[in-house]
Amino acid sequence: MRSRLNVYYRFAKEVWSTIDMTHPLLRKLRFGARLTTEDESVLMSILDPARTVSPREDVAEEGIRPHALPLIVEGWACRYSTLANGQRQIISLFIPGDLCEPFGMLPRFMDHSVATLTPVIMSPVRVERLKSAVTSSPRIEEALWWDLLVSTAIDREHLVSLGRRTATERLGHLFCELHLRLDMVGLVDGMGYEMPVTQADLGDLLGLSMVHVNRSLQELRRTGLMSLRGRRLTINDLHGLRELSFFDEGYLHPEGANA
Amino acid sequence: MRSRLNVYYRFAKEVWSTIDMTHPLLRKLRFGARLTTEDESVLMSILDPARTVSPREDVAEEGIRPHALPLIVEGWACRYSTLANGQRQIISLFIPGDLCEPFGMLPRFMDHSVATLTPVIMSPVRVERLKSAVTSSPRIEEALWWDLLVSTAIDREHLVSLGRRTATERLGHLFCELHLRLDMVGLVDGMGYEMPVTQADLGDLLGLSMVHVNRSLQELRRTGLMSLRGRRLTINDLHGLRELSFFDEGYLHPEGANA
DNA sequence: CGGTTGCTTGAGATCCATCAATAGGAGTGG
DNA sequence: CCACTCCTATTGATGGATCTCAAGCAACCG
Repeated sequence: MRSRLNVYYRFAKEVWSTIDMTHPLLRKLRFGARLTTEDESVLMSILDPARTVSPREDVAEEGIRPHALPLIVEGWACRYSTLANGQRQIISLFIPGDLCEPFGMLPRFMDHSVATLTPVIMSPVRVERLKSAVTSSPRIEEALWWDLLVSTAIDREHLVSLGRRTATERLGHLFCELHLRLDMVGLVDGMGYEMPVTQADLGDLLGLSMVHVNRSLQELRRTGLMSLRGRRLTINDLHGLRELSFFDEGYLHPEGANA
Repeated sequence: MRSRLNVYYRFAKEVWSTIDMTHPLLRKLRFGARLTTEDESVLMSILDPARTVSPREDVAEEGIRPHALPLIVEGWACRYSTLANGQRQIISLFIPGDLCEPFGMLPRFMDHSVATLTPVIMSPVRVERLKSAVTSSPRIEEALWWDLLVSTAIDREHLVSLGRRTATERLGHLFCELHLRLDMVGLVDGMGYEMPVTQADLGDLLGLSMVHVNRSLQELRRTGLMSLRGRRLTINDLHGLRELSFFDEGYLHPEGANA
């Protein structure tokens, strides 16, 4: 069954109509700019060889000097930070196609850490190569700025959730957002998707205790709008879930940066 | 009395030793790159004429198509977002020297709003001019990427506060951060500074109710580490306040991006 | 099988929100 | 100079959302 989000198919439909092995980075960036075939092969050529990382492993630790941006090809990862009292806060969630650091700004040392949540296949991208790709094509530049725009907007909306949404609203909002993001890279089937994040990690992501995550998920299940069973998330009423959690897709800028 | 944060004086001390009318943007960017006199006049030349904005006025409303980045010269402003149920969350706080949007990524429409908190003098910067300044000098490019790095790190640390810090910790952390940021642009005298944000706005910033902000401020006052009276914030024990609120200055990258 | 990891449930405590009222201070007009 | 208003800060009382502690259960895996 095809997803209903036809608005996103503008640039990508000719590819999506067949089985598609396109790299998730390209899938996503096609929403940000009208990449040519040439642009896409440039982007593919600058990736370092993919490597596999086990679940719950640090990809970049706080304090180190990073040399390349981790790009997720398969699996889920996160950016997190740990307080002096041991509490962990997950700042961003990364899915296939995501660059784990903003392109163009590698600091002298990491002020946070990046870790995998599931088994992950990732290709590091060296900054110099990314920057030369940017200068080689205005469409690549546009696409990468769009990606940066969207990922900062995602973080901001996350901040709004922590500040002003209740536990069930936070969960509902997260699942609405993931529905769109995963759909962009072809990982939604029907109205559901694989959601391999544990309840403890959801707690660290949403600023809640694991116990409360569990109870709030039960409450969401009781509303009938959605349910999370095992690693499978099912949305029964997308519109209702969006209303419940004050979700407005605008911040994901599906129209492209300068469209 | 000079501030104690001598680490920051590396690039700027020749200027700070005299009364200094330097534009706050330059003051701040000097921490990010070794700007030449030429670079600084390029930066000054791309600013549109300054204009005055009243307190509590929107500078850029959600939904509009922005054409220039607001740059704060004097006064305080914020980025905020409003939920469908009317709740407001302040996402970022802007002080003199701050660009209210990341350089390089102007979207088709604003997914949030920018508003003043006090009377503000601001100079809009048009994106084309900023981009041409970036290509004209690698030091300007470095400085602006550093600024973007720092401002996203500030937002992330804010997110950590909302997720994992208690009310008093959030307030303490905010005041430690502001102490550093204001010091960079010369707005700290002794161990205190002017802090014109109302308690209601602090609530919207930190995800708390106004009442609880008030009580938590009283608790901080009782600790003796700091106090907020009128519009004046006084820090009596910076080290203690940092410990209390798990503040680690690393995320503000005072060493520059590529130092 | 025993160990591990993730999920679930109950009970009690805590942090923080809400509601409601009061007080102070700055500006304004008479 | 006073009366008035608005905005901000303060205080008390109560309830609710969420946390912590603690225990049990289910699935998986070597």
